[in-house]
Amino acid sequence: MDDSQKPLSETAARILDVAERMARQGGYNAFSFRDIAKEIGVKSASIHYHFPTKEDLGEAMVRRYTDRFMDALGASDEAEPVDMLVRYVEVYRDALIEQQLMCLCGMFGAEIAKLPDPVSARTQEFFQRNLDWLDAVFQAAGVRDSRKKAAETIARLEGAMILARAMEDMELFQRITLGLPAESLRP
Amino acid sequence: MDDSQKPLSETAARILDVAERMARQGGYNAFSFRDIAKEIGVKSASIHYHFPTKEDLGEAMVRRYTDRFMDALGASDEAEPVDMLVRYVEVYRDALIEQQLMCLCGMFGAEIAKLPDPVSARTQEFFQRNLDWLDAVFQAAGVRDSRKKAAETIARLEGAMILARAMEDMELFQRITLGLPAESLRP
DNA sequence: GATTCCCTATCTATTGATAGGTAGATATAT
DNA sequence: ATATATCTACCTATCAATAGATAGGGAATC
Repeated sequence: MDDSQKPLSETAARILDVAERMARQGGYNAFSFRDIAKEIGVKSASIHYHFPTKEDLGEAMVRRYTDRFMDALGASDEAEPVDMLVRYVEVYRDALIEQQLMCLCGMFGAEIAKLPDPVSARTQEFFQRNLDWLDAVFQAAGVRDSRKKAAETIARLEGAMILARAMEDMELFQRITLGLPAESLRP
Repeated sequence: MDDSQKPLSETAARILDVAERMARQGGYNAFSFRDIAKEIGVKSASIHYHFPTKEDLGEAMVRRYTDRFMDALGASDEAEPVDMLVRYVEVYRDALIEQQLMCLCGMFGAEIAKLPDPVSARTQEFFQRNLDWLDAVFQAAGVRDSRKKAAETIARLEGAMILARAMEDMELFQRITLGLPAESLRP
């Protein structure tokens, strides 16, 4: 059966917390059973109890990340389009500036050619749900190329995260994304 | 002394070719001395002869990638700004569509927190040179926020590569970037 | 008594790296 | 011109560290 929806035990949640932070710093190869175990104070075999294989762990990680991300966005029609776009940028900014981490799926998106199938499929799902959400927002704003605008928006934000981190200049992210809501809505 | 400029032996060049392709598929951990050696038909110890450590190999890789990239761009004042921007997009498109690979420095940019210092420094250098090049183009076009536009352009292109690869839809890259030269030059 | 959650112990494969040797080319000294 | 030395570019063999994974056991909970 698919027990991927069942509520996580506390340990499983802590495993995902640590693994996600590691993955968001260095990618899929940057988290290991041993390092996670060491940090949360158990043995690596115990990680396998909660997540039998690394694939399973990676998949659960992307799944949880995506769900939380969409939760933070809320419904695409909760407010005026421009305010929804502001919120969209804020969710990215929070990930980069507050958490000081890369977007998990931006990271995995870059590595997608070498990820196990279940993980790459979930990564693709993240972007699909983001595209759908943004598409709805742009449609509500009466934008013609809503699908194209949605893709442009994601690209700009993921790219801005990479560039800001690479240049060690988080202010750069702000400069790239500050005008985004207004710009992408103008005719 | 710094012998990083001396012309590469044929084997060293083949090592970099293979390592670069692997890195552009899966990141810094996706190329190993053994895998490279196997593919070019030597032993892994011979790779160490040409590049003593993985750091050295990674640094040489980014260095060569950056030089070739800037060569492909040419001088920033070779043609009209709009044509230079068209060329800029084409260099990225070629990397993604023709070579079917991620941008090496987009990949390393995402992983930058976990890269050896010399490699992350060279990655930063790539983006710095790109920013300078684009800044000059936008300045020549009389754009006010030339620095901001330069960063936006890079972000959009790197992000477009990731998104297109993640969605397995290379046409998506075209849709995101096609109007870029014109859009970024309009007041 | 079954389930949950963690343990010890161990396995194989892979990683980057090093020591030491060799064949052939090139350079230098006599 | 010949002998000697050096350099280049590989090799074999091996190392310790780390990777993901598994078998089997023990204590607590339901």
